[in-house]
Amino acid sequence: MNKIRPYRQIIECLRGAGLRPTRQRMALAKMLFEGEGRHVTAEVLHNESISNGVSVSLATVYNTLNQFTAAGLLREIVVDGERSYFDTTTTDHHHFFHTNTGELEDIMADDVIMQNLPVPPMGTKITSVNVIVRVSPA
Amino acid sequence: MNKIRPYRQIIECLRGAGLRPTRQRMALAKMLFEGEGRHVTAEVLHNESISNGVSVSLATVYNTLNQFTAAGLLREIVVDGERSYFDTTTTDHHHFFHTNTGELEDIMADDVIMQNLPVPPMGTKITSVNVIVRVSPA
DNA sequence: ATTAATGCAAAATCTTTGCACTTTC
DNA sequence: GAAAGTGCAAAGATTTTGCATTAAT
Repeated sequence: MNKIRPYRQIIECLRGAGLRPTRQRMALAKMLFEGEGRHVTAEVLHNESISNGVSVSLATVYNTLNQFTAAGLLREIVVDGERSYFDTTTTDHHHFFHTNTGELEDIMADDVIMQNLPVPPMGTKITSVNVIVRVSPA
Repeated sequence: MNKIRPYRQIIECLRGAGLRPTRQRMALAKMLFEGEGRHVTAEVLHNESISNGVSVSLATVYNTLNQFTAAGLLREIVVDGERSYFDTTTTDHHHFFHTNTGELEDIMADDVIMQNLPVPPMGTKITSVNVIVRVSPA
């Protein structure tokens, strides 16, 4: 339903974060944002990039993912200590984690989960709330 | 309020998991279960052990934590990709994560959060639900 | 031309493993 | 004494970093 994020917007956002729209960044951005709700690891994105004939080093993929995250284009999701996932959906939502395949899947915001937030400890404020629902084959 | 977990029970549980109650395991168990609701990393537990004059290698601490987790004495909590936390409370509950200090804190079960679970994807069943509420100094 | 980004390999972390030695049963 | 556990160091895995080269403004 949603339109894919237009290039212009990506370039804007990169510029806003002080990042030049280089060939590699634009190529990675294209792969990331042409679809919707992608959940990628650095390795997956690197492989995809190579497959598409775009030569990028793994280090650059890591750097780029971190820069995109800092710029607000991506959100980092921690599910297991093994690897970092980056989610192209940056609005509030939660995840199913398929423990057998290692895949992440969005939980639609409509499947309301959070009813009342807990009171944060004295002297602290809530930064974010993360819900991971682990699922396995029935 | 709760009584600390008696040694007998630990030994039983270890035996049940086919683990011999060795000096190192008992020492680590003592440190872990004498208090309540501890959240330790391997490194913290290792340091604590050394401080208490119990010589244990870091590798053994890792192995022991994993074995205890497999035996159901501990629960592993994933908050950031940097390190693994092990929680001595194995009943269902969720956590505050102090992003500045790296500390984990239990959210009392009474601060009800989950009202209705989302429907798991076709062909899958829910294994566990994990809520991490990140907090930082106000 | 200036300034920043890239790539590679090396470093840094955290965690696991292999193997000789020690402890438990 | 047989079987399992421990310790150390080395290996693994993921992510970051340093520096020379390349590309962007």
